[in-house]
Amino acid sequence: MLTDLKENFTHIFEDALIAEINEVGILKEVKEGEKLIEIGDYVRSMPLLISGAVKILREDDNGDELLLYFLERGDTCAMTLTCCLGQKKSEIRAIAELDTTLIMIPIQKMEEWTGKYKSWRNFVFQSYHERLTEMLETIDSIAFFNMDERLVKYLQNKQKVTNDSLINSTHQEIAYELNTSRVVVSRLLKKLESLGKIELYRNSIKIVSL
Amino acid sequence: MLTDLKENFTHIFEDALIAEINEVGILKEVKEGEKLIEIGDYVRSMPLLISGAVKILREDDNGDELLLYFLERGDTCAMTLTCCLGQKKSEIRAIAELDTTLIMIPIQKMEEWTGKYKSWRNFVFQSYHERLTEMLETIDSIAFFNMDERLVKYLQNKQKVTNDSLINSTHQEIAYELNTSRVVVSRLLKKLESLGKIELYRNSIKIVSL
DNA sequence: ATCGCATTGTAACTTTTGTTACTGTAAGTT
DNA sequence: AACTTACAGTAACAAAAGTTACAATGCGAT
Repeated sequence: MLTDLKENFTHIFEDALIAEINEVGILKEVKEGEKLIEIGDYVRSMPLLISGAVKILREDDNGDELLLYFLERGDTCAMTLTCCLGQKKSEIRAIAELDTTLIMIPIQKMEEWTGKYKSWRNFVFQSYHERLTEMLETIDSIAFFNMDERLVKYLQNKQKVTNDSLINSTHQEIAYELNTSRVVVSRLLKKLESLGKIELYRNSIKIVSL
Repeated sequence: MLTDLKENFTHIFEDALIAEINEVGILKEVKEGEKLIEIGDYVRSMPLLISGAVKILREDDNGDELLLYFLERGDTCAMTLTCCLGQKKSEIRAIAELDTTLIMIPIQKMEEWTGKYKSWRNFVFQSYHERLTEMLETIDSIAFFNMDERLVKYLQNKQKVTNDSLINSTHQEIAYELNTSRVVVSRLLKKLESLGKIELYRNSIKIVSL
């Protein structure tokens, strides 16, 4: 774990903090598709993402979903941060997008470290900023863009996060994450294919040029 | 200013911090409609809201607007917080919704106080949490609700913030904040009126029962 | 009062998105 | 091979939202 930590966080955290994280943090590995947290769960520890990717989803009362953003290497979950401090329930669902490695920090350390380590404070504030910015981008997408543009953004984003131009998703899965219907996604994907921007296969989409 | 501070923040901040705020903070009064910050501006100080209300707006490249949320008494602007720390430009526009009183804190104090005062840290984290929560609610609205429901939420919110069941807005103004067109707003308002939920006047809307 | 302008009401139409229903097809199972 | 099931394609239609155009009205300025 120490190696993971040094590789990913040395430039951010001072040695003393790295040592503390190494002492109290618990290494956790999750497989693609595994659920990390569910809406309504109480949060007991804070994740530091070492490798992989986690998608953060919002759901309404009818069970309609919406993808908010992805967490990647070096990220932490801002929602978790506040939940920890306030003893509040999770407002979101987190699912591993890829096989993912995390270090789980007990929430008691949060308060302690924010007082003790300047680098920790900066990390936490930086995380908040990034998450707020991603939320803003999500708002921009759904408020200012039509579904065809949102779909393109979605595919680009997915490509970036998985680092793979072959996206292994069904149209239905994409529809869930964009909170629309399968038929609409199929329709728009077909249009993108006819423009030569993607190629459609069963259970996967090849991105050619978006 | 000391009086304002004590009235609004004593239960949150310790005396030493109140004293510091009183020393370095600058009292600022803005009239309804006055702009506090524009997209792209650099942020030099952090506002503590003593009274009144401030609306936070997002805008896209075409100049289309969207109301994100309101700041009220005791709030601060989370976007500003991160902007201060990162020396980044503002992603949002802030306009006084009512006549508003603020205390402006120089950004240098931010870093200092987060290390020094536990109550300040808690306040900052609490603010982040509230703002993230409000952003989530905004996302819920635009992702999961139709325009008629969004309009109702908007009116309810406006009533709450201004503490007045008479809303002084034109249909065009509402349309801007919901990022739709005036015709759509007029149509939906008329429907609400025919249901006896509101009464329409020139330049104002009386909320009867929503 | 008359003018001019902002605001509101409304009809007619288009575009976008969502829904229903049905077909075809790939791929695994028996 | 026949069967089953999940996935994808597509047409036809419905609903929601946006657009254009124009009329009516309130209200302040002259």
